[in-house]
Amino acid sequence: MREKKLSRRERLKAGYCREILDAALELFTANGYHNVTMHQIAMKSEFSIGTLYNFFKNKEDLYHSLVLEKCKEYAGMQFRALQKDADVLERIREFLSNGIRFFLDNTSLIRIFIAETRGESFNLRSKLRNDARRVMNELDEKVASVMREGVQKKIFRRLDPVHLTLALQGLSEAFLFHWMDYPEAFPDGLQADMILDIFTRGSTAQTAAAGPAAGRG
Amino acid sequence: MREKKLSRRERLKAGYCREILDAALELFTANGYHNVTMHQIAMKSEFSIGTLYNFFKNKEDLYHSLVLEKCKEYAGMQFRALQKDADVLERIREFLSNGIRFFLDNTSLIRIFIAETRGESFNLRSKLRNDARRVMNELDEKVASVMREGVQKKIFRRLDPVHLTLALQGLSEAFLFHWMDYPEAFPDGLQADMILDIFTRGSTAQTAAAGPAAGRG
DNA sequence: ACAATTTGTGACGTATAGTTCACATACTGC
DNA sequence: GCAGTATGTGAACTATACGTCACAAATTGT
Repeated sequence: MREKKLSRRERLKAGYCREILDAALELFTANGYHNVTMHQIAMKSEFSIGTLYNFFKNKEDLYHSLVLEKCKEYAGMQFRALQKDADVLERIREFLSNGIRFFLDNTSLIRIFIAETRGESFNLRSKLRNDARRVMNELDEKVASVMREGVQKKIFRRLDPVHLTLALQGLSEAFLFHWMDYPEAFPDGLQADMILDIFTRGSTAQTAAAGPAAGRG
Repeated sequence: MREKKLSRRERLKAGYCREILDAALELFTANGYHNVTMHQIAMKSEFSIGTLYNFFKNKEDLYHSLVLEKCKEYAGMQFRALQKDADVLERIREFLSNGIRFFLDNTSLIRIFIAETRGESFNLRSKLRNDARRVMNELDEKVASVMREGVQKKIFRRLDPVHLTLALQGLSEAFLFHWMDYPEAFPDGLQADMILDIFTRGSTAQTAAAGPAAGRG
């Protein structure tokens, strides 16, 4: 039975909310938080200013809802990928290609993610750290648990799972950003395998070990 | 002969400029561009608003000067490190520890760098992309040239030098940010060797090759 | 069909912050 | 010491943008 006893009115309202969020997302990704006005969002979503404030407490709340929603969408997808019953490396590969696809679909959304997790949105951080960031941290922990499994199964070297997680994320971010700035540098598109290859095998030729430099203090 | 024929007045002026920039840097790194007012900068630097505008065209120009200066400082240092007459891996190791030290000294400056190169400072990007970013791009090319040398000398595998550069940067950024958020996760401090180790050797155990996953499409 | 209630509207209030400019002050050469 | 220039000052101007609220429109129940 339909537990979601949403009246027509409520469904309409939800739809309005969607439209506002979608309009806002486009504007925010294109211009950044501080360079988007509530008037612009009102214009684009074809509602009046007042209506925006019927749906969201204020601008920050709107932005916050937006980021949280996208974070949950991303984290949910990645969580399921890492949960699967497959080889460790296979799960990581899917994690990578999922991430690439997600940011390819939500193109410049990644700028907002970065702005939120690393950037200078200082005013907002306080709230976002406690919501969106919590979601992302949970995901990080899940990744780390897969890494730990990889270490236990001797697939990975005896490295801190958190470090492995950082490495994977750092690599993908760097490639994603470079791809965003110079798409022509990747004629075949951004491939998960390319990143996974560097992540797993590293940079050095397998015969020549990296002993000398790594052994220094 | 003193080519720098700076009058006492001019030296004074330069000193004033320094004080303003230093005050602004502290504020910007602590609060981000949009959350710092010219009034605050005036207060902290102990000058009047009007004086700021005698030195800088406007707020953006001030910020721009600041970032450009720091970029040049960073890039100059790293350029010299990469220029040295040493082993490829040794130069990269110095590049890494330089970077760590620089961001350790200029602690939260890295947030601004990231905000500039990746983040949401959309208004500013136009100008900064053409100055600060040019400096950073030159540095990237220098790093890539060292990577190319490494490939030629068979120290690295036959990988695109640009990809190697991206990998190195991605790794260091990820570790730096994690260190900033969770310094306790690195009881011995952030070591260049730790990053270099992952960069060179990758994640997988050397015996078990990463064949299966990397070979997939 | 009409009243009651809920929802949508956008002009306006208010606050903030970047920038200017007329004036004060300090310095320079005579 | 004094005219002339350069520099420093901060109150005031202006622009912008968030958020409100009295009113309008639409919807619901009777």
